Amino acid sequence: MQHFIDVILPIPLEKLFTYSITAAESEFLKAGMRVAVPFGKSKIYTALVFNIHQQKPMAYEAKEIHQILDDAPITTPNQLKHWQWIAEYYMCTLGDVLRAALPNSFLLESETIISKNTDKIINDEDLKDEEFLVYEALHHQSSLKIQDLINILDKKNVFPVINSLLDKEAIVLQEEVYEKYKPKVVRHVKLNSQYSDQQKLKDLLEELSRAPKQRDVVMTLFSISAQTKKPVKVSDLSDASEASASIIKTLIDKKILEEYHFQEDRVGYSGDANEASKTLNTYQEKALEEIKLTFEKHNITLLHGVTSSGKTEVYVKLIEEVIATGKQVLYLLPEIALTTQLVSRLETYFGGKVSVYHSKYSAHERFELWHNVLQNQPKAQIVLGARSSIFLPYHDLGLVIVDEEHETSFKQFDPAPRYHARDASIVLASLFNSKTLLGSATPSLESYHNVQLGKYGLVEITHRFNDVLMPEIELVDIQDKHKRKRMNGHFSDRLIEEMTEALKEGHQIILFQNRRGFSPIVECTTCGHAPQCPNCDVSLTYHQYKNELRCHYCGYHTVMLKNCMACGSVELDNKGFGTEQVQEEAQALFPEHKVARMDLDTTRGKFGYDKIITSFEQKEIDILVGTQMLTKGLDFRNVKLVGIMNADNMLNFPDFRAHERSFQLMLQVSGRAGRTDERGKVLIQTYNPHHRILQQVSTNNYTDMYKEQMDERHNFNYPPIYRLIKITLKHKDFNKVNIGAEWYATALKQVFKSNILGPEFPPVSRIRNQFHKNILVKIPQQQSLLKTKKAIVKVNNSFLSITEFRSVRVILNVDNY
DNA sequence: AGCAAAATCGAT
DNA sequence: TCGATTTTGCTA
Repeated sequence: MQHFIDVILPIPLEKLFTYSITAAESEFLKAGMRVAVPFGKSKIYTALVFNIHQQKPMAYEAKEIHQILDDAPITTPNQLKHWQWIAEYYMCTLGDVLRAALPNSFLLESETIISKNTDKIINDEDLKDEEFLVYEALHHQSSLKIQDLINILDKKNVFPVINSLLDKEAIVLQEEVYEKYKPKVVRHVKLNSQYSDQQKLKDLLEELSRAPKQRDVVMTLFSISAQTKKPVKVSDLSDASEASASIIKTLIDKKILEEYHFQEDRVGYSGDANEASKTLNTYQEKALEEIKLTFEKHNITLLHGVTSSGKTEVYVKLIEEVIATGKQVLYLLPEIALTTQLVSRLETYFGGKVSVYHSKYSAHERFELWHNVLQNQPKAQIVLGARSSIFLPYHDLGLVIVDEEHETSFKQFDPAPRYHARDASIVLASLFNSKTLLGSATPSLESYHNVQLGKYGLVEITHRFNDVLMPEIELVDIQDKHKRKRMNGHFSDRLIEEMTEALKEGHQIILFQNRRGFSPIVECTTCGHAPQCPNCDVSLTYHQYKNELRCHYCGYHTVMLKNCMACGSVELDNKGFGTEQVQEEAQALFPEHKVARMDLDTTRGKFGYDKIITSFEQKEIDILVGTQMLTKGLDFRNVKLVGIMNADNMLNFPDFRAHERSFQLMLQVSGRAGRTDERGKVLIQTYNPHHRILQQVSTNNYTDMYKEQMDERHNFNYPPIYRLIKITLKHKDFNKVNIGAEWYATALKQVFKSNILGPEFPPVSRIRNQFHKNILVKIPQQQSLLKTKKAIVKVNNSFLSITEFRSVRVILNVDNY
């Protein structure tokens, strides 16, 4: 009997691929193991075994696998189920999911190695110039890689040369697979065991008296091991004794010291839990009890606690109970790189049981954590991670916590799978029959709606920790201030007053401006021309610190122009304003105080963000100007005043969620004010102080906001009442996109009638030289999601079978909000 | 995705 | 008209 396996390849292909295996291999292989398989003309890929069977494929002859890469599965059955759900729900391929889920180091790829054919002697005259160059190079180097050839020949397409050399039998090709992962080994030293004898040790020190440096090293080794009672790292020893590596090497060579190696874990916190979790106050205690109660009836509970109400402590208690039963906990955070504070807090409670996982970690670190989770090791019992941590191989997941549940960064937008980590994690928890806790001070409408429908439980905390009062929120009408000439740049007299007072009292201030750069648009006062990005359909943004014009979509940048490109006038005007300008004006208003800025530009790099936070915490900065980054769960003790420079640009954003998001953003920023004893103050500058959302923000009235927004969603059939699937068509040819989108929408309308919106150009219709056009599919609640998706796939297939449209990229985005 | 055959482009 | 570049089709 013949044996076969179906595998998932890490490329966006619809189908699984079947390979033949031997009987022995079929005994050994299990779903979830990796195999190296030949695919296409020459490549070898890493694939994941999906299932093992005996059905011989009809239409083709299955190839044999190249190699088995694992002794045991690296994924779990539940995980594969979860991936299938993601692929189906978010309308992408299993290959897409696999690519997103596996750490890169699992996916080795082959590389073509070129070497000389020793069986045949080639006359140099038979070779063309380029071929000769390659052949010549092989005399010096036994093998070459494709990249080497590109360098030697100085051109991109080197395959014709390879092929003709192959024809002439001058070279042979070989595919080599590399194991990318190497464990990190750390060199340790100890005294050679023969010196455990007191007398021998004494002799040794005697002997070394003529080699003082070596003697120092030995003495330092004693003192370090006495202090730490742990194995001594070579690096620690050389640091402490100020001895060079060669001195240590001499000692090792003389057999005085003995070296040995430990495999070091790159992930995880090595310290112990050094603090018991805090006792809860009565509100927190009540919330905890209620959560447990709702978990009896619901699988998902929403914890709605005002900012600074101490939700984290409640989570900590819940986690404690779950890990006591030996189960794993997943704690999801919006952007983990931005929440160092929380990470260290959890580490003090749980010590080595906490592992952190997010995109800024290296491939090796991810690899190690994967194994720790897979093997159910205690050090990975609590995983703290960004959205991608839903892909880890959990064994026995007992609880999922989604903190800041409303955050949009849980949704992945660009490469498929375009999944929402909150929703996907709920499904994950259900695969383990476990519970999910969603937490937020400003829940998303869809979650709150699920509470209203009775799908989720609800627990509320309405008091801030230590009974600190909610900050006082004041709306400042800048239209009126402008009229009365009470504005100083973008600062109203009220804001300046409050800032002066707060600074006088030694408090810190946060200024929020939801736009980076200096001024978004540079416009010529004479002809009205504004410089545009050459690749995208947007005006360029002026960034003062580099005197540059930048495009926020594609990264294009150029030096600031001296005069208008269209008419040559030197009078260029800056319209609108960003964080840079706020920073500059604030500095001018308060020259005595330190003003800093926090946005994408100042927080590049792994530590840029930490640096700003730390110096703000240590009160080196008095005024911090920033974008939405400021809202992400930071806990600053000394902030008394928060100023929102301009509320209108958020409210007027062209998106059905603009109001909901503005409400969330403003309340979250406000929550940064007055976190300890003193009541904080928030000033919101706006042209439209009577806007309903601003009124609701100022009274912290979530329920009103919810009701009103839900009315709108009802009226216009938007989520959470209807579901949405966004279809984006991309092509560099404007007409092709236009005609294609029209065709696509017409085909969809035949099935879904008026529930198709568009096609419409997005606000920025050209990005990186590609034109975009969107079609929105609205799905009423009673309409089957599965059938809807099937119908869309059908339309999509017929669209792509039209030659004219085949080159148009189609992106399907389920729940694109 | 990545590679090679096929189709189109473009300068002699 | 030939070589180069872009498009298209297929992978087991």
